Amino acid sequence: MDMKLKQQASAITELTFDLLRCCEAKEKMFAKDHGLKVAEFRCLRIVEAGKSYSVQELATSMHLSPSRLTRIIDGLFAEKLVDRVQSIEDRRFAKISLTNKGQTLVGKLKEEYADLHGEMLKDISVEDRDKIYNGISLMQGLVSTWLVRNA
Amino acid sequence: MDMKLKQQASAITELTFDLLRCCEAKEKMFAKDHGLKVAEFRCLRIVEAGKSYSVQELATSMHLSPSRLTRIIDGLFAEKLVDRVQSIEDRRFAKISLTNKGQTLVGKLKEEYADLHGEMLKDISVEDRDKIYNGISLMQGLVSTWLVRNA
DNA sequence: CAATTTCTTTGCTAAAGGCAAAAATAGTGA
DNA sequence: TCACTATTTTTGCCTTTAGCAAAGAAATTG
Repeated sequence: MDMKLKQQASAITELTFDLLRCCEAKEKMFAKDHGLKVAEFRCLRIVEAGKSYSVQELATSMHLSPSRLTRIIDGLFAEKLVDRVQSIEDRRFAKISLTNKGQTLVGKLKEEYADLHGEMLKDISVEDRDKIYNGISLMQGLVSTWLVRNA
Repeated sequence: MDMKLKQQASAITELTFDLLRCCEAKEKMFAKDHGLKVAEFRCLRIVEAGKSYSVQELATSMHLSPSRLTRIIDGLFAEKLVDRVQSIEDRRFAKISLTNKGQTLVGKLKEEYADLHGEMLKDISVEDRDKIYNGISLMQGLVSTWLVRNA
């Protein structure tokens, strides 16, 4: 058994766990400050202006069930942030897209959420920021691949 | 305005967001596979054998409210995984600690959760694992500090 | 010893999320 | 064509997660 791997895995497990708790708290604060539910913020953050998505696509990329997504979209629709139209090619599909109001909000959201991270990152060196990027990028790839294989 | 910072912040924002979703899915799967609620797993994972904790300590380190913690502990207590005794020095405080059954379970949980990460990390180089560690460590520190200042 | 503070719990409510069945549509084989 | 199957989304119902405000219990302080 690879002792070095075991030790590195333990350390990374611990760190990732802590990072997760902090980032969840951060997301919750941010969503609340913008009058959104966390689920709504998370959903809005992944829809790009001009594109349209099926319920299933959104569910998959958010790692949630389709039924959960229906409810989240209900909320966004009620606030007139997204449109929901039946696909013409296959009328079983919904086509979810941002309204103008939604696009404006999402633009602001992305801008300000990046600013928040900019605030955190502003006092460290460009090199350290790259280290963060590279480390998280590697980790994200691994977890993502693992999930596909084990879900 | 620092263009480089802005760009790095955007990239890190995006990545962190994705990592978060994946890690939540991973935690959910792991907890379910071990017959635990996610909140219970998260709680158990931070209590060390032999130590005792107040409700507030646990709430703070989990970024949750004390009342939420009372409920989580209720569940763990019902399963005889933790003991809950009144502190003798100051009887307002609860002293939460692992039972023998709890210690056994937590040991197994930590072992297997680290193994899961070991599985993910086993095919990359020691250097890349260090990059992950360093990157996440830096990020965790930043988010944690930011939270303290902005909560 | 009354008033205040601190820690935990309780009651209540909202938000997050999934499962199973229903509804609607598309495709397919006889 | 029509019955059957498969797919996509929605609905009903339930569980889990979480916080707030008030109550309860104990300590501290004037």
